[in-house]
Amino acid sequence: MSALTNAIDILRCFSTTRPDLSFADVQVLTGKPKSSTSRLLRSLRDCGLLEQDPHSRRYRPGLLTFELGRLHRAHDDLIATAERELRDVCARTGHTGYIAVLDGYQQVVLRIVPGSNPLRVVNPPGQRTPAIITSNGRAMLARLSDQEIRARVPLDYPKVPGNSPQNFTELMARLNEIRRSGISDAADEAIEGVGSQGFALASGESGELIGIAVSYSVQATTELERANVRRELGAMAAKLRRMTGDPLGQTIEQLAGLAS
Amino acid sequence: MSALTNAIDILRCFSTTRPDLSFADVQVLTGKPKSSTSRLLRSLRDCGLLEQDPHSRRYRPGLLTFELGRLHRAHDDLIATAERELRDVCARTGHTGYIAVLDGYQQVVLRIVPGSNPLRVVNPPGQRTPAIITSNGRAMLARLSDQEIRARVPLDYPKVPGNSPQNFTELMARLNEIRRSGISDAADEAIEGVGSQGFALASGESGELIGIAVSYSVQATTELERANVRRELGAMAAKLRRMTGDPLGQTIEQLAGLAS
DNA sequence: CCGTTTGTTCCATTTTTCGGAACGTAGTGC
DNA sequence: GCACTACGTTCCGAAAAATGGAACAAACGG
Repeated sequence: MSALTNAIDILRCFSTTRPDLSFADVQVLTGKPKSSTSRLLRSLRDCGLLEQDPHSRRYRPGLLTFELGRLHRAHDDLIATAERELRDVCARTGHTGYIAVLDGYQQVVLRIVPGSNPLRVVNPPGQRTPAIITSNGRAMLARLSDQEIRARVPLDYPKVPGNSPQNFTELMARLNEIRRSGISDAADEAIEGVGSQGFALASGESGELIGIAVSYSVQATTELERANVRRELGAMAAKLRRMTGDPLGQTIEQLAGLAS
Repeated sequence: MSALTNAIDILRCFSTTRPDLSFADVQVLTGKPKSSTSRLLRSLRDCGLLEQDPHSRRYRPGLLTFELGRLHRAHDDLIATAERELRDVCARTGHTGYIAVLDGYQQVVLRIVPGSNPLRVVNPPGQRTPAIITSNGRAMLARLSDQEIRARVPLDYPKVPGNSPQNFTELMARLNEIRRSGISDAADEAIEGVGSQGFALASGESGELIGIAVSYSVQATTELERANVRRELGAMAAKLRRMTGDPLGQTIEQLAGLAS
């Protein structure tokens, strides 16, 4: 286990629910001896990857991560294109739009398009959620080969909300349904009372895969309205697939071979 | 030189002007042998700090930096407070506001408040600029002790625009002027035709130091308007200094001792 | 003043890293 | 078809760094 690996393990302890950590927190979360934790935290702080609050002595991601994180946005083409289209749809429907990517079996929110409806934005950019309990998460999974999916989902299937697939078999059934229809949906899963519909978009040339979704309050929308969202998404998906050369039908590995 | 140091050296090669790099770019910029570069890039990619475009094979900051960069924003109190006040001033004056921090002898833009005037935002968040050629950069430097300043400015004084201090003596004269007046200004320095005024704000309890500035087109503003900006900034500075317990008059080292 | 919590430093051992050189692998010109 | 070059990866012994247990230090609480 290299020094870099250990450093990354520390960095991965930080999340939206734990934006800053004390020495002890890090030690518990990583399970490393005190001496190693001490040395690593100092290194990470000295190099700018972490900052330490002089008062509370707690650690948080540093200036360098801020700078690099901004640069990550440059990675555009596919995302920017999708975001433009998503803005149109959100403006028309009033709902909130999300763009996310897959990382392991989790999805990470990259962009948000706030809607005009009074549903609060609940997943800020950077938020991680198990892909199996969101509409665009499942949409992305559905684009992978069955063996890739099996490799990503933890062996002991995680505890999920009632409306989500409760085991691997149910998950695969749901993914196959998505593969047929091209659109994925969810209701009352990650968040009580919130529903969403989404689809996955792959880039023909880069092999990237992103999920695009629109979310809304289940109570505050009618069946008719949700059908309209579905139409909008279908149209957006068709348009984006043409624009990006999405080779629908092939799994992502067949294209690029670069598993994340 | 540890593995982490080398990794950081690679990460620091990325910037707004160079958001992605090829293998060769990295090798030239770091001056390391090919084998080391190869191994390190692979490690960084595997751990998520970098991504590699499957097509162009170029590297860019990865998903992990995006996530951590978002978390850096949580580091708020001082910045959020300042941003709120800055928004008010920008709304009243129509100019663009900046909040930045010092890193070595450079400043890094943290927040931008776009104004209503048609001056384009030229420094996106994450942008690095030598602190000696900006108004808030100099304002922050002026809050350090003379020896700290000397330690930060490179020994061979950098080549700077005509209106900026041309050598260390001129710089110190300018900083002393800022120390007297509390407000710093710049015109036609970092960007042709753009002027700005700013000040530095320190937090009494955390010892943090940030720079706050308002920038405008020199041609499109009158002397009277700039005097108004100065009044606005003076008022904002006074208010913020009360709110944050800024111990004006002391250098930052005397407070916290934590040099970045 | 002693026990606890919290974090740092020491140091011998183990593990990585380092970097020169050899080894692929395309692409390019002739 | 063949040398030539640009670009990158893998190998391997020497050298350097990480590791973690234990001693040490500092702050806190009672």
